[in-house]
Amino acid sequence: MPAITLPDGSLRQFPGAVTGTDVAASIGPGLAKAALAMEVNGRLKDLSEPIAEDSSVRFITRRDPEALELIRHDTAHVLAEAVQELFPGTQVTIGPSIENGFYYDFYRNEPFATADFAAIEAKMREIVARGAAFKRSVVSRADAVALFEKKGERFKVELIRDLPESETISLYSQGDWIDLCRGPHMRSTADIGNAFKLTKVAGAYWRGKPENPMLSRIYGTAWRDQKELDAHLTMIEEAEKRDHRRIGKEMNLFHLQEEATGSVFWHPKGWKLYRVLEDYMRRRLDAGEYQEVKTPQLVDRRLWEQSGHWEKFRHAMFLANVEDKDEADRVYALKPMNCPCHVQIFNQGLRSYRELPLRMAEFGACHRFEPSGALHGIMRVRAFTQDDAHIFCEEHQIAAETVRFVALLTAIYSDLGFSDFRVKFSDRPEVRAGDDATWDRAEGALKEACSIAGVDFELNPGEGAFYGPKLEFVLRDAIGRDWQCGTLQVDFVMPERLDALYVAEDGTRKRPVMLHRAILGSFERFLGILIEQHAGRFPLWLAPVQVVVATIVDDAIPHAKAVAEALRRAGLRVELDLRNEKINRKVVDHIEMRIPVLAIIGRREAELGQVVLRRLPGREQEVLSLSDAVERLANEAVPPDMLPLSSDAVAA
RNA sequence: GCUGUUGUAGCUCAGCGGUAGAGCACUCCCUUGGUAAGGGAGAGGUCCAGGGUUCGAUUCCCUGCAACAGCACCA
Repeated sequence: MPAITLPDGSLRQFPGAVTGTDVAASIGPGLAKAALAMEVNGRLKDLSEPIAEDSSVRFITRRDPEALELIRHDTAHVLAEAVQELFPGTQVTIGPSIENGFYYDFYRNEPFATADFAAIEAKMREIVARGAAFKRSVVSRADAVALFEKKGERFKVELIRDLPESETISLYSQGDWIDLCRGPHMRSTADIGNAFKLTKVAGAYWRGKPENPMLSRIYGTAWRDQKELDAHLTMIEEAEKRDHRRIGKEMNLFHLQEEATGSVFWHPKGWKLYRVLEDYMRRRLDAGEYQEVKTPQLVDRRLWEQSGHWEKFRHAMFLANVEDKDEADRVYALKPMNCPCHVQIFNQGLRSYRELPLRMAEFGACHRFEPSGALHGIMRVRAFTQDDAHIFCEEHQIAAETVRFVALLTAIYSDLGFSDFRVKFSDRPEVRAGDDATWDRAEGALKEACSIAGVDFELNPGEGAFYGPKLEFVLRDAIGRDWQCGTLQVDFVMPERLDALYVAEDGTRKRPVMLHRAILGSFERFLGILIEQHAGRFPLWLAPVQVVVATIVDDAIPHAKAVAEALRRAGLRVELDLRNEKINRKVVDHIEMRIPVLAIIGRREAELGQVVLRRLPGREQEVLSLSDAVERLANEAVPPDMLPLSSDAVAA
């Protein structure tokens, strides 16, 4: 006698176990037609699943967010069926729904090519049109293994064997095709619709392990209807226009070339942008009571052995030596990070607890031999500059320093246009330094600090640094990829290894705790994200060229030069466009170059000593006297941390 | 690093077993034009590198390098 509670609070009684289909039908033909699946006591289920006990039930229709996930998962099944029909001998593995779509991993001697997509998609549409019902069945482990062994699906067999004993093993069939799957699914393949598209093919290791065979992964995107699919495809196209690699070229910011794989050649405008950001960061750190230092690029391997980096990361370090006979055995490493060097500075002289917390900052140029496949534009490179700092403090200061750090990071991200970011808490990895008790303390301290700072994080198990747990501050690029930018790491290990000590209040020698922290992460990565975030159209204070002064006729050249000079004297970054081109053309060119302000000088302005200001890419403009124009732009170009009434400035 | 794709003018790309083409950019000339591309002429390429097949290779094959997509990695 199950009683079914519906989302509106209404109650329905049934004489015996009922399926979702029955319940929907009892409510009305509209719902019976629209319901794709249901949520029973908070868990998504097939409509055909019987409900025997009192439950609260919510039906999932195409309008619900859950529908997208169902559509995508079902589409993955259809993809697998299509592939096996078209390419006999292909083995199936797994095919989950993901953000915006789905993928399916296949094992086949020959990988798929995008050229195969048309045929596969056609077959998929055929399967959708057939509209075979998804049928669930529960089988014993032995039967499941036997079934997939018979079909030669060795990956499925492995999956089944590795399922925990408690797990019910369910199979889903659509027509003749059958797959191991937890479900749920919609009613039939017809519910998928036609708004899907295969997007790319790539390799992926079976179960993510490089020692396993490489599978061929087909990615696709799937939506409720064609309109959503089109919107998504348009969005992707738009996002590609914001790609920092493309904008870097278009705005002439930087380039990369073979002879310096993974290192950036900064062009004048890109370097200007870099320096504006660096200057801003330096002011922020000064205000935050950090002490800036500079440490060596080349450091003897002994120091890296002592810190533990040699053992764990030597394969990713650039090594250097010299031909000199006496020095031939000596190996230097280009520093892959700054912490051991900062400890060397800390270790000079005798430190007192009175000096703590001691915040040591460096814009540290680091080199890491990143795997070739990891390189990505300027976001993942082999030569980069961290906005690094190490806070040497006592254990009881961790929480206060974390609060302080999070406040600084939040203010900076907000100034740079990122009001939204995610935080991940990465705890102890399998391979690590330090004993479990130390890790317990470090993780506990960081978690407590988070709760005091009001930081909501998602847990990222096993992803901490080898010396301590870390917070990762994650930003998303134009294409939807996540990048770790800021980080805060609690480290009890490095001070021990590098023998850092201070004299405590009671006169004894103690080990400081080290907090490793970065806000941008690296200038290179952050600038890449920044470019994408603003699509190259930076706020005035950041723009590498803030104003272009453009003439309409040659008679206006002297006044244009005077205007440019006046703006420059007011600290603005100005370029002159005196070309023999029509003003229409100049407007277009500077819109393309993403110049924020165009100052237009014609004969009239030259005669009256005025300036026409036009904010690109807009069409509105205003006529101002030269002094008004200078004053206005100079005020607008003040960096946010230097605004007289900024609340941050007061707080700092 | 692994799987796949790609590499032709400064940029975006077309092309092809018989030593190269477009648009934009560049240079020069005409034009001085008032707010989203004025007109004309010219110059510019060891077709990523090295090997192989071939009478002949930018084109086909192999190797390397780099980039791109994904996976793995990320102190």
